[in-house]
Amino acid sequence: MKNEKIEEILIRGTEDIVDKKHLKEALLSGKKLNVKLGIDPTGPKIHLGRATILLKLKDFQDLGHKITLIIGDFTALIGDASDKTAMRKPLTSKEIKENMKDYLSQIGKIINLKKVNIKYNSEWLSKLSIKDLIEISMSFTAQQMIQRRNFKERWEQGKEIGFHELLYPIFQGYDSVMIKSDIEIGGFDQLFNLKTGRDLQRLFKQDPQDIMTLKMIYGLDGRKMSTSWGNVINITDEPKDIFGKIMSLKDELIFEYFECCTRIPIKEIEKIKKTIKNPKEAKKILGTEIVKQFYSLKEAEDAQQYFEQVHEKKDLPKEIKEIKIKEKEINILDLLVLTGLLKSKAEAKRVVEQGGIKIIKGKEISTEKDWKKIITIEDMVIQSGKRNFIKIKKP
RNA sequence: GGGCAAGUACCAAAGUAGUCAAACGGGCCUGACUGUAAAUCAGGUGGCUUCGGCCUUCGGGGGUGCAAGUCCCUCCUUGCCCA
Repeated sequence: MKNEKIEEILIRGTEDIVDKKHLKEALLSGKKLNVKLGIDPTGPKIHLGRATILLKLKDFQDLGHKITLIIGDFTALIGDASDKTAMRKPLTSKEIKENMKDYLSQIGKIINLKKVNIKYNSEWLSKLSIKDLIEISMSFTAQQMIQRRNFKERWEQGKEIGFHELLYPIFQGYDSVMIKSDIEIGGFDQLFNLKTGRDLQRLFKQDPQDIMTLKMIYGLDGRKMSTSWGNVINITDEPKDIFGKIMSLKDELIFEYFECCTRIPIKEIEKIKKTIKNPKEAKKILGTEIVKQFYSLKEAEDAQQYFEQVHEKKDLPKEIKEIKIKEKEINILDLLVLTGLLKSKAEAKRVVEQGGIKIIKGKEISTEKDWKKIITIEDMVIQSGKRNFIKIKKP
């Protein structure tokens, strides 16, 4: 059983492992490993792509290994260049603090923070002397640092590469030395930085850490996951939004998501793949599972129920927010803004003209297209678009 | 230190005096269709309005002019090049 889990930890969602044989042996030996993850305290929201790494960390935690989170408060002054093609703005320490508060509560949705060792790398990096830095950097060459893909690109395009940026991998690697990590995990683009950790540990006469990079998962529409594309699921999204977004996932990506973003056993996933004909059903399982991971089974089931009710049956959801209106009669535009369904009267006018407003009184449903209409307030439900509802009550 | 560019709506990016509330694209919203909040197609996307219009917006401030993203001055910010 345990061996099976070890086998799975090595293959599930992984892109690259160095040194795979060594890591497998270490895991089988029963020794408690010190598993490192560097957190860059820049983005305030954790999305599903980032969560795959946390899930992997949880796997290690479940096997009884020790997790060390390194919060890169010092390295944030530099900004990691791995996923960037341009130089990054450094963060202020105030920004870092604010980001981290939020970060940890999000991380806590996935891994057990009580069992995690949290370190800020300013603890040792701020004490590093110039002499130390010179000694450490002697074991690297400028060519080595520049050859990594995105620096190379920038170099060739004549774009700026900050001198300090070249130091980033060294600092990240030094973190590994300081905590004597046995293994470090990272995203697919972290390979270079993680390898530097191995080099430095050798320099400091430690056993080099094994490294594991994870597959990149694509955004909902199949493009690269990016907040500005709007194809991202944040783990703090509302359950019904997570579920809904999964339902809109490109079909080709369903099983990648199963592999990387859930911990449904591989065998079971294979079974789902074989038995389920309609991709929609597979997505429902996926959506429920993902919501469950970040919330609870109950909330996951509710989210699914909501989806089926509203989008499949085109019915009203079970629970609708209620609002009391004092006026006896009111213009429809004012009503829409008052209830908070729409932000401005101009927007309300547009949506009304486009046929996006439905008024539901019992079984009677009417689409209201006249924006000058005066509505008599009585108990009813107003629907704006496909999925916004509000219940109107007389006082 | 010297030279040169650029800062436009949620993002990105056109526009170099009137026809600019500002092209195209992304995002977002609405509709049709659909297994789906997919794809595709169509429309929309500053605010207020007595639906005639009115008001605010193109880095900040100041000017010219009947009229300014559009010209001038100044400040701020960012990027590139030379030293």
